[in-house]
Amino acid sequence: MNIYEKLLQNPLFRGLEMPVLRHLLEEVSYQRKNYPPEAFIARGGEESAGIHLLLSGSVRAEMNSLSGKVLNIEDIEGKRILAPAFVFGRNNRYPVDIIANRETECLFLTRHVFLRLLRMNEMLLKNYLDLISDRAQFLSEKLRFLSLYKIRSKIAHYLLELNRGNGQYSFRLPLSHSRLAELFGVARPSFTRSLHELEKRDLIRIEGKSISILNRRGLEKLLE
Amino acid sequence: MNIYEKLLQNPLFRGLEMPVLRHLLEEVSYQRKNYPPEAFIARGGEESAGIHLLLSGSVRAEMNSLSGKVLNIEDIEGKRILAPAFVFGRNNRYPVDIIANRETECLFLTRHVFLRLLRMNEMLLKNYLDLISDRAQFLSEKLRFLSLYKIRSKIAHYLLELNRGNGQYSFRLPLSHSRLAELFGVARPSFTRSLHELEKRDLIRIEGKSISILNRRGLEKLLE
DNA sequence: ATTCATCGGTAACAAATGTTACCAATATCG
DNA sequence: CGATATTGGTAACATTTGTTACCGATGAAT
Repeated sequence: MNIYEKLLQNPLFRGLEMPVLRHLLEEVSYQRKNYPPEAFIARGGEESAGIHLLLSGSVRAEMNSLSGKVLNIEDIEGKRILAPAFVFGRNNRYPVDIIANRETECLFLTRHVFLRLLRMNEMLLKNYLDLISDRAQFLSEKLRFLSLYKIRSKIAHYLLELNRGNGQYSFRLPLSHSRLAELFGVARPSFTRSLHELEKRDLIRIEGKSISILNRRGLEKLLE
Repeated sequence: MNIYEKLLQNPLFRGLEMPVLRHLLEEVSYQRKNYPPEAFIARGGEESAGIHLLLSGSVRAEMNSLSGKVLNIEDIEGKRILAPAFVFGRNNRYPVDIIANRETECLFLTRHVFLRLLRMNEMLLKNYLDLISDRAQFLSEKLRFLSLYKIRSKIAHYLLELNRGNGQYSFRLPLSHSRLAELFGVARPSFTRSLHELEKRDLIRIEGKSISILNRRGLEKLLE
């Protein structure tokens, strides 16, 4: 797959025709960047110089307190923009570390170039407005999730979400307990404890990394 | 102060000349809306139909869990846009309730009209991009604040912020304990308890609504 | 000044979460 | 295969936060 085909899959370029995209990108300069696993793509506190479009690989965004506590904000995979909402504004610093999970390739556009692109094509602008609105929506959801819920409710929410649109009642956890604990902003043993508490209440069954939902209603009750 | 003068103070219109603004607004239709104290300007979950520009008064944005817990996101005063980051996107629903604190006046623009304005004037567009980036920044900060800190650290952070750029070491709490507790996402007695704990540690002195910082260094230590 | 509502302080207890430590299970890598 | 690192399970205990209840202080309204 060439670079234009990859980019076309990015929601930023949704609705654009290939020749249009090609024309746009030939007008401006951009960089391709490669990162090995665990490399920092951006550090929290650093100024954002532009935007990274993910071409391949996978990254994660996480916050760190000075005392070492980690809060994983999200894992980003597929054709996405990294931290799209921190390019403009009076304080355009990254609020998170962005770290490559594995071998990862990005296309980088400076803020200046990106702004020029937005002015050149109205569809692009509308797509970008939608994107950052979605980000604000995502952050609000995260806020609700992290500060209104107890651990068992967070787990219930997560499991139901993972299983949504899946006919089966059984599925596998895609992350380790440690990672999930970071995602929930809690300590690892606390996570494991709460997970098993759900099993003791007969809401789920745990077999290794595989989870079966036994009582969906009961899980949903925990979200209230 | 007439409506154009009020609007010019809004960061959305920063840098615009009065005749330009007047011309823009004469081109499109808008509504003025008035709200009594405690009226809902928007309800969480509702679709956003457009944007509200605050002309006078004061509002607050808060999240509610079904079980009754309240998380106050922010108080909005002065010439601001309400929930600017939830107008576009695939899911353009308000994540919060927006409630008038007192008699409040807004100017309302439908999404359609607003989008047209953004296309008519480039400065407006740049201002708006800056605005929603700032919002994303704000939400990230909130996320860090709420999920990384213990209550006493939240209080320390809040007091230092309140006192920043203020030569004095003494100032007044602008909100009641209940409101502050909602702002921090904790229970009211827990807030009061933690506040007095800071006094017992000789970091601050409390006299009624007035707070004196006795040991700034010590407070800052709590942020690590 | 009297009444009334809200606010702030606090205690006793319950619940939730964190901390530390240790070991078994499992995965990874040579 | 065996060695090694990572992951998951759990217990004991500490700390933090929530819950409920009560009361005095404060402030606003009449």
